Amino acid sequence: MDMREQILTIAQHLVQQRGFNGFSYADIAEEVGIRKPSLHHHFPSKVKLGIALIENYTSQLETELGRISVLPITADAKLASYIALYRTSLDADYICLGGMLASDVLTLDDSMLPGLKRFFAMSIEWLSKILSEGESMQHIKLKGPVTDHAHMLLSTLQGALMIARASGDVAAFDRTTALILASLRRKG
Amino acid sequence: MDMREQILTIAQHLVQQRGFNGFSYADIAEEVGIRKPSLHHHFPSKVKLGIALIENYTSQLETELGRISVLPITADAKLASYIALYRTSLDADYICLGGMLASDVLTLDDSMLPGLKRFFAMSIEWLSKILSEGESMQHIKLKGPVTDHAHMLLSTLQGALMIARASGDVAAFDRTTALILASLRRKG
DNA sequence: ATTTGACATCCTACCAGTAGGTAGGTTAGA
DNA sequence: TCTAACCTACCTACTGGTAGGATGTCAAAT
Repeated sequence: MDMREQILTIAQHLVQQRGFNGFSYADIAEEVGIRKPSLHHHFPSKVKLGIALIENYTSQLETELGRISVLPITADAKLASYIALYRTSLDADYICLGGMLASDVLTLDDSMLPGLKRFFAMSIEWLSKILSEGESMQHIKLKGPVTDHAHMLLSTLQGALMIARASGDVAAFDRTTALILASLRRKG
Repeated sequence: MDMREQILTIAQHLVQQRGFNGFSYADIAEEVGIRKPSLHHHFPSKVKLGIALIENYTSQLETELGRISVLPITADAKLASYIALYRTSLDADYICLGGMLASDVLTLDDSMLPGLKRFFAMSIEWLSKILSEGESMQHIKLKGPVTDHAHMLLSTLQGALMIARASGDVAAFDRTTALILASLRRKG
């Protein structure tokens, strides 16, 4: 892993734990083992780093979602796999980078917003695709537009991550996500 | 409104918009019209201000929820009123103070955590009460424990606030909350 | 084969601006 | 005369960022 990737990984974790205003270049430098000004060689400004972070996170997730998409399992099992992705990172107190940046949105530079919107659009799109698939295979039953359900699913997931971490109650995340999956299997 | 209250109001709005690490005493001072060091007369430290903020917000909400509780309307209409509270503040780009602090939780002083947990516990308790009421009056039908549904409702609400603001799409908030209310009225 | 130059990657030293906070004094009202 | 509520002046630590130099690598010119 080259330095640029190392920086991105460390910075991503810092954002996921502390938010975009909750860490500094000094924090990254210490963890990655180079001096603070050297970071500017790889990312000339914190804003540019932020943009790269979103891009990187989005494409990482996109890859994993692609993998899940083609698995020979039912749509609701695919949704469970999607949830499991976030569940794993929750063990290390990481919540979704997109959700974290969404909280900080009013303090972010405008140049970061398009990437952030694309992240959410991508998530909604994937969820909608899986929900449609589940509907046509009769594994999922929904009332109303699929995209509305995708929005609800994403909202619940993001909120559950936040609340579970703040309450120190990861079991609550499991119960909430189990409940929403169960509701999709029946009548939605 | 005395100065202490004014400070609390301004600071609350700053937290709701920008997070606890997204504003400074200087920001408050400018908006409230006194000098920065004078703030320390009212709140000796930012942490103490934070604690007061949570306490204040919790009791404000508690009052409004108490008002809703006694209205002569069905349980699902009470939930709609609860959601409307947050919907109103979303118009000014304010999201829930509890949700905002939950995002920042790993950067907060330990002394702020009990208050934050109490906020969520109070919300869950109220939602559970209303859901039970709706169940016994047959306006709401749930599968599984009421508190699980309360958690899910709160998660969805918090997530929907975040995402709606970040995407600049308040209509999405309306659709998501309408969907969750509709699902409670039928089979949950 | 060797020198040269260009570029990448890192460094030390430094900067202005801002963070939260303190010291100590003034003013006004009970 | 005490106290609440404010002020100016100031402090240290940290913020993101810059300037300019050292080192290494690698390819083209000699």
